[in-house]
Amino acid sequence: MPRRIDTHERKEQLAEAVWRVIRDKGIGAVSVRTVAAEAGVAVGSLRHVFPTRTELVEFSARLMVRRATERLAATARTGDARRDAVAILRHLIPLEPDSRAELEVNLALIAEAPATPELVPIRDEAYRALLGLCAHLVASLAPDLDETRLATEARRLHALVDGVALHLLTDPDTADTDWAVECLRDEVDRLAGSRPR
Amino acid sequence: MPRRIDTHERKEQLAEAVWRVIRDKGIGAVSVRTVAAEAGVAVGSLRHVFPTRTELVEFSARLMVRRATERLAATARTGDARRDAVAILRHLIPLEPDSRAELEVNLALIAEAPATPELVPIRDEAYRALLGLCAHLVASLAPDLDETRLATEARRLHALVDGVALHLLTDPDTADTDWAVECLRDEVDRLAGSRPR
DNA sequence: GCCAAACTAGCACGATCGTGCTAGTTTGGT
DNA sequence: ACCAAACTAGCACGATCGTGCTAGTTTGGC
Repeated sequence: MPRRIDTHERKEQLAEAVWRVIRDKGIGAVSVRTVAAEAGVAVGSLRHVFPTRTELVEFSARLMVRRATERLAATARTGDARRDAVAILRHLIPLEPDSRAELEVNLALIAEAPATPELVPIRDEAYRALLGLCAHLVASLAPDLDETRLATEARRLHALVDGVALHLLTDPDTADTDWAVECLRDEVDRLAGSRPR
Repeated sequence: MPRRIDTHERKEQLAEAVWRVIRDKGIGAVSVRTVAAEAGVAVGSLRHVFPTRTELVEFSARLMVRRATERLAATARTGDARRDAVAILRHLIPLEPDSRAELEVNLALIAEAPATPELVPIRDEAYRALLGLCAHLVASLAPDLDETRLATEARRLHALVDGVALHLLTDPDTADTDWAVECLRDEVDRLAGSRPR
């Protein structure tokens, strides 16, 4: 048969072009033409891989979730619950370009969900995964909590980390980011410190 | 001269049409045509009031911020710092249709900011106003904090309330909202309880 | 060498977009 | 009564959009 069928590499390359367009011009500028131009390919080539625009956006969203998950899974575990928790939480807020891009894409997708219903299950899946991770962190920090309080604290941590992330993303004073880490470290200490409460 | 120049009422009517379109179809569906149709007027009439699309969106954003500010200012003060703080924070999360719509519009504007730079100062202004409100609440709950800790706690409260709001907005299980209020009440108690820390 | 399948490139169509522009329609002051 | 200003309504233009479609171009198995 013809050339190798390594569509995967091409798909990822196009998805990254989608992210760049979102990052630079906003989600409203994502079209098959702009993405193809950003990726340096013709529209026809793009549409050979992604026949419709929806499939392009959908794959880009899924890949973003997958990348974030992989990055989280790759963070080293030292065994110290507090240190590990802070290390993981640091990966959830936009401190580096890639995590920042991920969050910007995520936000854009949330805002575009009414127009593209296919994105809703992806957003919900990411939401639940992050909540589950927060629950895991809380459980490792304060293992003696009963189930209802664990759920409450997990939701609280989830809200705090997403709020911090959102503010870091749009803060007019982009210079200082220490407060964000400090804020998360305080929460970790609070959870670990008051074991039985 | 001709008819009365009560452009204001018309402008607000059109801005509310913008909000409905954002709410139903997403920010991407906001065009002079869709908004005019939603408001039940002709495109020409809309463009007599808002010559360009940017002015339409800009006014809608500003009006949303103003409405939210008014709603916050209208919350009754009982003198009990904790009770008042919870009452104000309740107005910042999407528990009722109007505050929910405000948040959806706000989120859409954040996502569209790269495409419409005129929205950036509006978003920053709203950000700073909300941060200032949080600082005010923290100061009334824990008046003995030094300045740096007050700033830290204000940012933390700001992040928490925005995170809770974001999650309430997109939570797959829209049924229970009690955890959100409980979460904010816990934070208020924590701030008021550990006065000097 | 060769050919079918994978891939690239691009044209064309209808729809929608923002906006400049002009023509009707109301309406309040005189 | 009347007219100028405020307002309503809509046409037209170029740009961009998603997508159906058809040609070229590569390329691996025979």
